[in-house]
Amino acid sequence: MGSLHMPPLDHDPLKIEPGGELPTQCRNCDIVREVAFCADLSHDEVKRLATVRCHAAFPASFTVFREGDASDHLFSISNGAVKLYKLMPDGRRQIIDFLFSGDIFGLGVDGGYCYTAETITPTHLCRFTHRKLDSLLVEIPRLERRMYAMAIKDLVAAQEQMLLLGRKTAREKVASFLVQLSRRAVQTGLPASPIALPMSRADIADYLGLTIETVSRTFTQLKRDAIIALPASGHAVLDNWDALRELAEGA
Amino acid sequence: MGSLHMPPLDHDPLKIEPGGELPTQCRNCDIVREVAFCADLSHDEVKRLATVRCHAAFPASFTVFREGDASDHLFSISNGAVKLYKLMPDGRRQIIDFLFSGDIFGLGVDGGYCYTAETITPTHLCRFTHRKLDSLLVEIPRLERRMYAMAIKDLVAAQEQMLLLGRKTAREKVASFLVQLSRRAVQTGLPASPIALPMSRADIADYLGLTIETVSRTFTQLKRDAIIALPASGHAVLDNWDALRELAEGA
DNA sequence: CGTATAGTTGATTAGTATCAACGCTAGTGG
DNA sequence: CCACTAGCGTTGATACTAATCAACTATACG
Repeated sequence: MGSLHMPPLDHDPLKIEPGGELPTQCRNCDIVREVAFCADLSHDEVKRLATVRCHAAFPASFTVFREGDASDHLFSISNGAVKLYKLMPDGRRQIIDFLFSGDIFGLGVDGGYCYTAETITPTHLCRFTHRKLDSLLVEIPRLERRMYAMAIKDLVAAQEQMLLLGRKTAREKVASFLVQLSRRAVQTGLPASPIALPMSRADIADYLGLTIETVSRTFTQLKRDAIIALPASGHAVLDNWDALRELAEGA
Repeated sequence: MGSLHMPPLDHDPLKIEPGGELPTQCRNCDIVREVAFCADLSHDEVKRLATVRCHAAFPASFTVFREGDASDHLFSISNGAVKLYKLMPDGRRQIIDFLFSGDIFGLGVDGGYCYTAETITPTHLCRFTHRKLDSLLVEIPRLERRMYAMAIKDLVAAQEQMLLLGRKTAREKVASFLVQLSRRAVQTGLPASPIALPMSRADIADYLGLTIETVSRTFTQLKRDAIIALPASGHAVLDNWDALRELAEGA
């Protein structure tokens, strides 16, 4: 798992497509601007931002950075999926968040990233150095406002996840997870119901504070109760939205 | 618990001491400036900030605001202790954070606070309206930077708490909690070892995702192992710091 | 001094983890 | 094209941690 066991790439993925003009280099930015941190910026500002940007493609299961690495860069997902996680010395793992198109990560404290970032699927990222970004903040005050808003959004989500981890049952956790993915899909213009589950059972387990066996059993249970269906690996159909939502909220 | 069952106060606590000159009105601000969000500001800037401030005293177990209330204000603790929590419909509770002198809360999303804030001890708070604060952000860019930094700090803490809630054992959770309180005490100039535990066992349990019985048993266990001592109610002595830290980290 | 509340301890249960086996799918090489 | 293999997911049996239920003790309060 991760870059340790990966064959060396024939190129450094971070070096692909150095920053340049926006329209040709970062086509996806237009698509994801609503959710990305470049939302609310004028065309000129986005162009200015593009000058400090670097676009790169990563394969699946690629470690972008590790917890403790110097936090030089801020990343924005053009498309693909990324997981952020923390590890304990004995290997226990907690996934902090699953990220998709338009999400940013690497928001930082000085002194190193506080989680590891690994791609789930093949992923395209925009990379910004914190140093250059900081100097841009003076030019574009709205960018600072935007980064603050993204940090608050992450904070609110983290607090909701604390409630899930500390107080919800396995069934409620899995239901919450599916509701969350569905809402996220709707926000990005995708349908609410057949949702993509690009992550493994192990990832879901480490996100919900469960084991893979419990996650698997809970999915089976929800299928038996006709609340969901899992027609193909990597996809879920939410057949009974109301039941799922009520379960998630613990009503 | 909370304002619902409290006799009505003989005055509105929020109306005490309306904003005015700093030195007389907010003596504690000088003490807590290192950690508070007014750190890094010039004397003039702090004075400017003081004009939009309102100081107020609250009794113990007082609900400052509830989850879902309109998020009009940002609060800063002059002295005292506050807990933030989320509730599920059936009463299950997750405490998001314990806050002390210099901490701020009410960082907000539009559309309401996403947790309830309740005092633990009698507490003095500074209150700022988000509206007035927003207009100040234009005047004092450093203030925005400061609020961003506080949000990031909270985010990092929340992520660490997710690891605790999702993957640590009861013993590790309690050890982590004590280590956390001790480090926080040191940051505010207090000794690392006899630490104050102003919150109830129920609060600790709801913070760590445990029951009061398990918290109590775990304390007893740590006492038997000579790692801590609980001489008086509300105080803990950390007799074996290394053992406690190793437990907390799961090594 | 009596009552109410918080905290501790014990007995039992329940929910999830652990251990183990098996099936499915996808990729590999003959 | 098909058997072989590896990894992922599912299911079953059992163990264990923490929750629940219950009783008791200590502390604070009127």
